[in-house]
Amino acid sequence: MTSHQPRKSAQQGRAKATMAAIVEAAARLLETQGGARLTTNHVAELAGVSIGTLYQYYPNKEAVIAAVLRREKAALLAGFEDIIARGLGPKSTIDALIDATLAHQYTRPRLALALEYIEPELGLLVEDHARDRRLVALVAQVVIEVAPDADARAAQDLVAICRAITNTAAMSGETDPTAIAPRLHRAVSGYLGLHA
Amino acid sequence: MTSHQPRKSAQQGRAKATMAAIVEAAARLLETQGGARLTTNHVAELAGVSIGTLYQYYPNKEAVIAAVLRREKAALLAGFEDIIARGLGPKSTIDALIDATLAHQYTRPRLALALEYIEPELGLLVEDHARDRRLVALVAQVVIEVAPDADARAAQDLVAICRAITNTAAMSGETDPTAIAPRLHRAVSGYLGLHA
Amino acid sequence: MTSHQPRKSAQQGRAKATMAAIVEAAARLLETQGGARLTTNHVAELAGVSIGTLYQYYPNKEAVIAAVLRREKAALLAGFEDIIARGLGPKSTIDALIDATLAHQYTRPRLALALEYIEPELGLLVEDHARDRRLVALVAQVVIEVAPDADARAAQDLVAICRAITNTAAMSGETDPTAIAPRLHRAVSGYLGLHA
Amino acid sequence: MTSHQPRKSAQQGRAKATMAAIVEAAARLLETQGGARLTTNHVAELAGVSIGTLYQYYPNKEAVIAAVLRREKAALLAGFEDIIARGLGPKSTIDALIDATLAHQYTRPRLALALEYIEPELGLLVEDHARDRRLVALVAQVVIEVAPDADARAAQDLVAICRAITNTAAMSGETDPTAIAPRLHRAVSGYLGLHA
DNA sequence: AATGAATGAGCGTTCATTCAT
DNA sequence: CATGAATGAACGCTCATTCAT
Repeated sequence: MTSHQPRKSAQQGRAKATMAAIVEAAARLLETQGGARLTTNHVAELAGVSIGTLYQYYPNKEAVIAAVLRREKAALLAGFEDIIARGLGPKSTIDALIDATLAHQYTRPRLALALEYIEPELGLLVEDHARDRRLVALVAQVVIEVAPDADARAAQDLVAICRAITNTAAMSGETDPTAIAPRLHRAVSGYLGLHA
Repeated sequence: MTSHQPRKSAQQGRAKATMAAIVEAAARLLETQGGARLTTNHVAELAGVSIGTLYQYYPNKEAVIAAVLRREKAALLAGFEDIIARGLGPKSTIDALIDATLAHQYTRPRLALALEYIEPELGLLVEDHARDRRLVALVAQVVIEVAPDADARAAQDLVAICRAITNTAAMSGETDPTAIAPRLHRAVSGYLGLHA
Repeated sequence: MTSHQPRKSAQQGRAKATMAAIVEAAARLLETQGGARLTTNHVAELAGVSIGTLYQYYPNKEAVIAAVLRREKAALLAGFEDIIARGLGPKSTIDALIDATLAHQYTRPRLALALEYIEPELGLLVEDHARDRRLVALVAQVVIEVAPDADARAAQDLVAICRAITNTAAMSGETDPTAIAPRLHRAVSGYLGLHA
Repeated sequence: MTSHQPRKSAQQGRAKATMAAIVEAAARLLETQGGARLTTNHVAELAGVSIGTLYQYYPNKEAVIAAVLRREKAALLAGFEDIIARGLGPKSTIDALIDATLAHQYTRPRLALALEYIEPELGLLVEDHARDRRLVALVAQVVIEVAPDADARAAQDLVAICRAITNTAAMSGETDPTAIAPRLHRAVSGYLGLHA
C-alpha cells in the first residue's frame, strides 16, 4: 500500500520551495488539461525540476495530486476557521461561510472542478478524511444554533448543495459569482427552514 | 472524425446481445474501479467477448463509456416523461420527480457517481447535450407552475442539489434511501420557497 | 509455408466473376491507398462480397495481391508476345516493346508503381519468376539480333532501365508519356550502341 | 503535427550511441525483413534498448526509418560532393559518380533496395526532398558540361538507371560489382550520346 | 457456397517509475 | 541532492483469419 504523503518534511527552505513549485505546476496542469492528461514528466518540467527530483519529494503521482488537493482544502478550512473565530451571530456566520465557499471555488474554478472529479479516484488518507469531517463539523456547529432540530446530516447536505450549485454553474459557463450567491443563500435558508 | 456513436446497428439478435453485454460490463467496471482504471481489454473480458468484437461495435473506448451514459440517462429521462405524462398536480409531480431521481441514483449509486465524474471528460455529441437540456426543461416546466418567479437556473440547481445530496449520502455510506428522501423534498421545497 | 495460389480453379462462371471482382477491388485499393493500408476486409467490401467469400477463393492476403500482380504481368507479357509474333524487323520490334512497356505502365500508373513496391516483399512462386524470366528472354532474343555481342545481362538491364525511367517520371509528377518515350528509346539505343 | 525528425539532440555521448544503435538496428531489420515486417519493438530489442528508450529519441516508427534513410542518403551525397570538389574533368567526374553510386548501392544492397521501396510511403520532410534535389542537381551540373543539349530530366533518368541496373543485378543474385560497373558506364554514356 | 460475427496475436505508443552518474 | 537516460508493463486499437449459421 503506497502512501500519498510527501517523502520529506522539507525542513530546508529550498526543499520547501521545490515542493511548492511541484504542487503549483500540478495545479496548473490540472487546470489546463484535466486529471487524465496530467503526467509526472510534465509536472516536473513545468516546475523546472527534473523528474528524479519530483520523485525525491513525492513517492508517486497520486501523492502530487493529493498535495494539491490538500493545499486547496487546507485553505478553505482555514477560511472557515477564521470566520468561526470572528464570533459573528449564527446567521451572519452562515452567510459568511457560503460566501467563502463560493469565493474559494471561483478563485480557480477549473482547478476546483478538476479536483472534485479526481478526489474520489484518489484513495486518500485518514487525515484527509479527517479534515473533511472537521469542515463539516464546523458547519454543523453553526447549523445547530439556527436549527436545533435539523437532521444530523444537514451540515453534510448543505456543503454538498453549495458545491453542487457552484460546480454546475461553473460547468454550464456561468462566470459571474454574484449571480450564484443568492441561489446558494436561498438554498441553504430554504433547507434549514429559515425565513428569508 | 472520432464519433462516440456505435459502429453498427446490430441487425442480428446475437449482435444486439453482444453490444448490451459490452455496455453492462463497462458499467460494472465503472462501478468497481472508476473511470480512470477502466480499460477496453477488461471490458471485453468481463463481457465475455474478445477485444476485436468490442471494437466491431464501438469505435473507441469513449464510445463504450458514452453508451453506458446514454443508457442510464435515457432511463432517467423516460421515467421523468412518464411522470409528466401522468398529469398530476405540480406539487405531486415534483415529489414524484424527486423520488424518481433518488430511485435512479440509488439503484446503482457508484455507477451514477462514476458517470457524473466521467461525463465532462467525454466530449459528448450534440444529441447527448440535447437530452440533458430536455431533462432540465421538463423540470423547469413544472417549477414555473409552483414558483413563477423562480430564477431561470432553478431547474438546473434543483437537479444538481438532488444529485449532490444523494451522491454524498451514498459515498458516506448511507444505505437507506428512505432516510434521504425527506432531505431531498426539504431541499427542493426550501429552494423554491414553498411554505416553511 | 502458405501458398499464394488461388484456392479454386473457378470452373464456374460465377466463381470466375467473383474472383475477378476481388482482384479488381484489390487493384483499386492498391492504386488509391498503397499496399500498406490495404486490408482484406476493405477488398471484400469493395468487391461486394463478404470476407468469408474472399477467403474461399484466396488462402490469404498475399494471394490476393499476387493475383493482381499476375494479372498485370500476364497482360504485359501477352503484349510482348503479340509484338514478337508480328515478325517486324529487330529495331522496329524493340521500338514496339518499349512503347508497349510505357503504355502498360501508364495505363494505371499508380497501380504499376504500387505493385513494383510490393513485389519484393511478396515471396512469389516459382511460376511467377518463370514468367519474369520469360519476359526477359523474349527481349534477349531480339537484343541478340541487333547487338550480337551484347552482355548476357543486357536484356535484364534494358527492362530495368525502362521501368526505372518510367517510374521515376511517374513519381516526380510527369503525366505525359510522349515526353518519356524518346528518353526510353535513347537509353535503349545508347545502351546497345545503336546509332540513333 | 507528426514530424519525422528526432526528438532530442542527444547532448550526451551515451544518448548519441543509443540513437545510432537504434538506427543501425532498424537498418538491419530493413535488410533482413523489408519495411512491412519491421516493428518498433523488434528495432528496440535488436538495438539492445527498451521500447521506451526508442520513443524517447524518435517520435514514431516512421521517424526511425526516416533516420536510416537520411543516414544513407547523406553518405551518398557526401561522396558525390567529394568527387565534385576534386575538380576532375567532366568525363572522369561522371565515371567517379557512377562508381560511387555502385559502391554505395553494393555496400548493403538489400538495405538500399528496401529504402527505395519504403521512401515513397514515408511522407518525408521538405529538407529530405531538398537533399534529393541537391543530389540530382550535382549530377545535372556535370551532365550539362558533357551534353549541353541533354534533356532536362537527364540527370534524374541517369540516377534512376544506375540504381535500377544495380538493384536488379543485386536481386538476381549477382555478387560481383566489377561485372556491373561496365554496364553502368555503357548505359550512361549511351544515354548521353558520348561516342559509341 | 456465402455470410459476417467473432477471434486474438500483435502492433505502435505512453508514462509512472528507477537508478547510474 | 539533482539529473535525465533508461525501463517495461500496459494501454488503445487493427486486421488477417476462422467458423457457426
